[in-house]
Amino acid sequence: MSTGIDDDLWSAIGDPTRRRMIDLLLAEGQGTATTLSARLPVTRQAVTKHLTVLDRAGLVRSTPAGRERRYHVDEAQLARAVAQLQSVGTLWDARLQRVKSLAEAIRRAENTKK
Amino acid sequence: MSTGIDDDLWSAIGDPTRRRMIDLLLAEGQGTATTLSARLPVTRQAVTKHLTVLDRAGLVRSTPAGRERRYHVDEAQLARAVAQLQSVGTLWDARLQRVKSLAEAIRRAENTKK
DNA sequence: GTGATACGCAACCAAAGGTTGCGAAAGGTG
DNA sequence: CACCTTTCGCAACCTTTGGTTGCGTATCAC
Repeated sequence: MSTGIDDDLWSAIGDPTRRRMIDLLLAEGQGTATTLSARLPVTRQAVTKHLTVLDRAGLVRSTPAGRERRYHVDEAQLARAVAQLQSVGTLWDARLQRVKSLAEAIRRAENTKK
Repeated sequence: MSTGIDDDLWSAIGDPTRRRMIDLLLAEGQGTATTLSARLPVTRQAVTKHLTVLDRAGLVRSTPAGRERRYHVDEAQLARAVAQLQSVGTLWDARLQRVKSLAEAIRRAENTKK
């Protein structure tokens, strides 16, 4: 049973810088490579590359506006990504539960044996 | 406002191969580099490197058993990682909600203006 | 027009994921 | 014991990815 996870979406949000970029875009509604890089510990060019990755993953979209290019989060796609995050969490949680109750069952079995 | 996310834990579970390894270890309770690599599209050596990363992140622990070294998931630490996953999901979800209701408010305001 | 601002493109660098190759320790079996 | 197999650990090497600097170009503001 695979996790059913879309690796492209995951790797897009797997990078810490990209996660912070999404945070910033969500908090401020929009942003450009320059404005984002001002609040991040990386250069504008690095931010641009990340924006390209996020764009390919469909998580952001951009519109040229004069001499600058504005980016904003694609809400539907981010919602999808969030859903996948939650689903992995839930899956692992369930497995952890199973492991725990299994251990419990074994412990009880051994107690009755004695 | 930062996400409060532990980047070490994230990058540990950010890699698709490592996620599948955790899945396998959870499903089968334990495993070695060799048994894991048999079910993954990578070599034993690659798996070993990933196990080292997971070990440093505290997500797995290992015990030498004869000529092999068995690994198992550290449940507490994985539970912590899952909690962080969920928390990011929840945060983004909340922000998406806010964006949506904000847009709604603006739309309503413009309607009344007309 | 001139200067500042925002961008795109290219070269280059370091770290991470992955591979092959090899030597050594632990187990089975004659 | 001797031999063969299994499992591991270490080292060299390759490719991708996140990051940098440098430079040319388009746009805005005066």
